[in-house]
Amino acid sequence: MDAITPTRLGRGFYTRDVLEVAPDLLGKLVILADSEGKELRYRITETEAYRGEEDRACHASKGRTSRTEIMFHAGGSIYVYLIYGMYWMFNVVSSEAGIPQAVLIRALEGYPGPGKLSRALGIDGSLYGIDLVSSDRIWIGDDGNIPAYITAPRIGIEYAASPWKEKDWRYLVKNEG
DNA sequence: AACACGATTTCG
DNA sequence: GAAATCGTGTTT
Repeated sequence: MDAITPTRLGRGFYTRDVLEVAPDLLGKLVILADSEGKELRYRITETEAYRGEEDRACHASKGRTSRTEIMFHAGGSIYVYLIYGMYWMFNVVSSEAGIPQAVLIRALEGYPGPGKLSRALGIDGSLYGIDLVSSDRIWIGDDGNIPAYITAPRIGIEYAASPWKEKDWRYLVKNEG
């Protein structure tokens, strides 16, 4: 069994609409080095789409601020923020510049839960704004895995108005999560 | 300067 | 069901 060398996702993958990027990230590999420099790979099994200023569940619906700034840039950068004072949420920016969108990585194979996966991988605020297309610290690879998936409403956004809180913009690999 | 709250997790 | 815990946006 030869191990397949993953190909790094390029700019074009990320600059599409978040409703295409979020499901397409399922099965892809988050690749980074651990504290000893060893390369680690984690397969994405669950994502959620946050789509523009009109999406009341998206942080960018509050407008352009120091926190949401990166979402207004072209896709491919990392958006991370601290929630409840203790958990870092790992997001991937999508779309063209000027259209704020991001994909929340909700689960990796073996690491269900956005807060738990960040803790396991050591993801924190220092990753804010890092470009996944050019960074040598963290990137996303494709090894040809294209899993079947299901959709569902997003979690933890009850505060958002309709129709946004009812959108089926959560994507889960079938038989996982 | 003070306040309210959250794209979660864990414990009781 | 409720606490933990703090950066960010909003109000004073």
